[in-house]
Amino acid sequence: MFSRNEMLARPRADMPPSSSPAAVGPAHFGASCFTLPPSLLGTVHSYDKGEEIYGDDEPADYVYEVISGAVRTCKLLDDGRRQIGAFHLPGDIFGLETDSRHRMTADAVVDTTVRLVRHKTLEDAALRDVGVANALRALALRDLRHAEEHMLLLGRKTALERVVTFLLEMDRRLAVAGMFELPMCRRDIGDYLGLTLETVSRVISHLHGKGVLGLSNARQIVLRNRQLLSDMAV
Amino acid sequence: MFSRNEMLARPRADMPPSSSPAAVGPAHFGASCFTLPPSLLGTVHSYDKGEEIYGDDEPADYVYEVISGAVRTCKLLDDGRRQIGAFHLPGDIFGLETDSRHRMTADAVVDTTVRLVRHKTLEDAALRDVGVANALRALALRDLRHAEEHMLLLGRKTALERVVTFLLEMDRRLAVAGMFELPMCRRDIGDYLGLTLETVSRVISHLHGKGVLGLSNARQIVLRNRQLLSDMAV
DNA sequence: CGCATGTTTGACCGACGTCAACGATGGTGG
DNA sequence: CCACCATCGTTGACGTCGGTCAAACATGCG
Repeated sequence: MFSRNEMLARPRADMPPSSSPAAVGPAHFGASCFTLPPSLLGTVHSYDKGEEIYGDDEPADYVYEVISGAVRTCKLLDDGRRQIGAFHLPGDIFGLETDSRHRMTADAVVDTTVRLVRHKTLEDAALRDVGVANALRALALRDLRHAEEHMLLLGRKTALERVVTFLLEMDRRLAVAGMFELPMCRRDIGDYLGLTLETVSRVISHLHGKGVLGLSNARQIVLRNRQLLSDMAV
Repeated sequence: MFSRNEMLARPRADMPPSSSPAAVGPAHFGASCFTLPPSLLGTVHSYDKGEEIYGDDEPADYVYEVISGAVRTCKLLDDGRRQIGAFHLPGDIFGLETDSRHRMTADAVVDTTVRLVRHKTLEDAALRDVGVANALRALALRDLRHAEEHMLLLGRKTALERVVTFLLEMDRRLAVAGMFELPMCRRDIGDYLGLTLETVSRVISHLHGKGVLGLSNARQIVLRNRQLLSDMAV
């Protein structure tokens, strides 16, 4: 089971570490790595399903790129309410979100492998190298764009619209051959969409009943009518 | 009665966003640890209450700093539903959110004066100057942090918790002598908090009834028990 | 096999939205 | 100066979408 991202070539950058303004593009970590000396390319580490990668308010020692698996970053309230801000899939960078301390927890949705780079190393590079600084800025802006879209979803969309938006997002991010497998459970989806797991389940059942969704099992999904779904997402 | 905003100097600069060499003032453009060079200090422009500053999907020609007044940045759905992502108050930068096109609309909540800088100028500077690049990165990260907090609010907090969180935010950002005047109406607050204006009104009335809030009028507020309110915000 | 984890589905409920009426405020023009 | 009107805020009655609680079913692993 490989995701679309794993199929992408990931050139491992032995390129001039100097300032190359060209590094601003749709900065993939891969892309931003281009501007880093090989010594910054980081080591690999694995986490078991459910394992915490870092906790809220912990020192932000590392920045992470997902190699395989999936990661959720969340905020928690004392009484257990949880808001997942984003799911990070292969190719995504996370842990960059702060200055010196994390402001969210991150944990593995399934068994997950990441590449990690010392936060300080990146930060030092960013202070010297304009290419690195702009690559990091592009990453922050991309996260910001996602968060802004998600605020609209959380603040103003109905349950149906939220779930459809989510399915389209997952389709875009991890569909292979028109089908994808969700790494996360219904509760995670609910905590991402500001719903309960029951509501998520009901909406998916409803869409399945309508025939707009194919389910070979609860996690394995194929969108049968993307146009219709896009209209439903508002 | 005068609001805090009315007490601020409001240079009326009735010139279009073109040339004004005279526009050099206190330089908190880039209120982070990095500061921008004086050459990047832009010209001044004013907008009437309700006037659009830029629209969704328009080319992002300028970046703005609020000098006086208040600005809301929103996303709209076709049927009129609106989500306000942020309010921008004096000292705040906005319009930076994108690469080449805006992804939100921005309009003046009240009569507002801004300083503006050509987006391209900033972008060029960021490609050359590591300090500028990092200043812009810091701004993006600050907006991201706010958006993440706001996702928690929109996804998981109750109406009471949302309104209290909002009041504490406004208190922090614009209280003078322990009191502040809201520049925005109940509908704006609702669209920021993912509630209806009626619910916002009811919650504020409730808090007022409990004595935890002082209201000399609907917009003029004093928090009588910040500790209690902080506890209520969860 | 047995237990833990996850999903579905139903019955019921409550927080918040909707609709509507009324009141307060302030700007404008006669 | 006041009458008028638009905008904004408050409050009540009622409806509903999604949450809560609960039970049954599925899946997979030690």
